[in-house]
Amino acid sequence: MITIYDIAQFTGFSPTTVSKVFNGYSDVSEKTRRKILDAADELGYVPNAHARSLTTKRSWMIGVLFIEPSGAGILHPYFGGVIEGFKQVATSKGYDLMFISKDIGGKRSGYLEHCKIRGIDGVVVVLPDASDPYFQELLESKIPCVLLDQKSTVKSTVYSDNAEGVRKAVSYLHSIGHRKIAHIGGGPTFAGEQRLNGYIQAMEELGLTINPQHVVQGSYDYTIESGSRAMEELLKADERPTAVFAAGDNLAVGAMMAMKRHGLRVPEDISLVGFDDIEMAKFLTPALTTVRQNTYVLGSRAADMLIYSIEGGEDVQKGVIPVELVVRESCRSL
Amino acid sequence: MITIYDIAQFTGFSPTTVSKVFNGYSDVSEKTRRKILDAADELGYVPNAHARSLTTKRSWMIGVLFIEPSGAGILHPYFGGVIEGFKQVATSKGYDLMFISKDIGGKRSGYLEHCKIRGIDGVVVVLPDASDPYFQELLESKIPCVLLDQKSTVKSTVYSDNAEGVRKAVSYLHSIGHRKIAHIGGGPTFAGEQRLNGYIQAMEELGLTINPQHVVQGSYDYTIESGSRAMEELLKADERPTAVFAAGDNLAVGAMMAMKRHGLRVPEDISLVGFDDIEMAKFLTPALTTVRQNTYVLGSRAADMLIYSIEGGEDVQKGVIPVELVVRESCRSL
DNA sequence: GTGAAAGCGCTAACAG
DNA sequence: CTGTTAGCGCTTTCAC
Repeated sequence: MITIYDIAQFTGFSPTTVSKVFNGYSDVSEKTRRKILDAADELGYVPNAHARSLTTKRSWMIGVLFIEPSGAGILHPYFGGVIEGFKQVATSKGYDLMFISKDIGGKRSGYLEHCKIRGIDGVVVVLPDASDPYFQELLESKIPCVLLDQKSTVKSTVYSDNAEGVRKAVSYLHSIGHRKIAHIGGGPTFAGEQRLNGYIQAMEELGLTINPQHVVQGSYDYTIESGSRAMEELLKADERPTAVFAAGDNLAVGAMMAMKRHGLRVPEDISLVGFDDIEMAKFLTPALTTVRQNTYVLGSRAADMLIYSIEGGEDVQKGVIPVELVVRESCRSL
Repeated sequence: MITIYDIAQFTGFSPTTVSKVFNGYSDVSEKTRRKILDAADELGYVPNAHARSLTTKRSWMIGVLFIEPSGAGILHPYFGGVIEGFKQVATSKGYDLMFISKDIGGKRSGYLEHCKIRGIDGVVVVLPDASDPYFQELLESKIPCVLLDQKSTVKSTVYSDNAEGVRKAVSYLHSIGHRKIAHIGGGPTFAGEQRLNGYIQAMEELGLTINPQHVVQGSYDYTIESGSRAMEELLKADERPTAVFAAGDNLAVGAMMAMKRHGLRVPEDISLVGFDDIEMAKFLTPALTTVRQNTYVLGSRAADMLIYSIEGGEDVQKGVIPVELVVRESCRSL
């Protein structure tokens, strides 16, 4: 392995000067710089990140913390989009991404410890289980973090404009004649609550009354199965809704299946709006009208905020990302 | 920050002994071990991976190299499943995962250099662009690698039993009466070629003749659009096939859309079989019959092989993962 | 069983 | 503009 000492010896300069060249210091003559760079090239020098981190206390690594209850892991389309956006900006600013788990070295130790051991500069947290004590521990630490879909007063957060998204969905349904609009919720998660509240508020604003039987909760994991169960529940209501707004596309897909089982057609019998705009949405039959979350922007914004924080920014930021209603075929005018 | 020196001082032992305790050496008395462990706990000691890696030349980090032509990034369901499986076993064996890009420190430098700088112990390569010179450079290096969906004589490889999968699909179609079976290929990728060859061979084995107009190539990126275009092509054939086997579910979805545009119904007019079993497959209308790749096993097997290689295994291994035909609703008996 | 000493590759004062 | 010196935290001979 070639080190800066080899280059120093080869060129006749000191290791310090060599180091300075690689760190872009300005107090090195152009001639020296060239010689050193050429030598580095010739010898095949590659810097050693571990050594550098050891002295600088900076790893240029960002931890990706991804906790998901459904077992879908990284498969979840929301996660994929967010990370892709995050990765692009992080990479362009010189950071690498590392997965952080509760385990390290093959044994349990918690996220915070994992981060400390690896010298992680900051962490992006996606889809957290807010009750996880290891997650809490991380929140209370002074390591820079940005949280997606969470509320926090101590760490920066990013999330979609859930309330506005729901308003758009409900207003749209209202505009095409629907009055009996049901809601399949995402359970007691941050996004779930925001969307439920948004629904209640939107209904109020439109002067619509909410039939309590028309509000059911899917489970916190936003699975298709859960949406299916919720829809079954909904169909037991004394009065059938003419439209349902589901807090997630998976829930909507599940609802669609349940309706099919009951011989109900979308949108002829019941209109349906989802939330997310997962890839599958536009290929369903009927194509799903839904509120699109911009996962890429969610991710890139999170990266901006985290890096700001890593590089000394003190203030706790909050990013609310706009959403848009994508009208397809799953709603009919009354 | 607490170091082993602090613990040494605190307990009265030497740093060496402290180090030995944390590395599980046996030549430390039980009493000493306890004292040191207790002190570590009390002082809140956390080991420093950078320092350790600097001396041991081992980072316990595995690089994840993911090159994808379609721009879907980590979103691709194949990638997600593979990585999830990989991560599980890697984590359990003490390794962490890091994304490897062509860029590091915000500038271009190639995968190999990135790995060297970070001191990566090994790399798992998913969906590579075989012609990428940076990828070639990595292949030629002596850093342990495992490749998914690639052929290689110098690195270990893992892939699905493509030929067998196609055979199952074609045999199935044959068994329910189809004779004019078309193929939408995945282009000049490793999997694409294996599946095309599998198709040709299966047709031969069944004594079926292949209509040259019934073999069209989707593009190498397996997108829905590409499948759509391929199907359009197919529909120009003098004789319409009764069934089509698509080399990927996305291609199948695209084909389905093209058929819809032409007023053709699946499976009434044309039967359709895909390959992958992406999440969406079972929610399409009609639900897609397809060859399921076990992405989780693909990933976990890859991890086993890579770690074997990292830990000294010399031989180049090859893993071929079984696939299974999932029969749903997109084929009809003739 | 335990410890002293050297070194992994790099950076950061501080001089000159 | 360039070099000396002293670590960063840990492991590894090699003695004792």
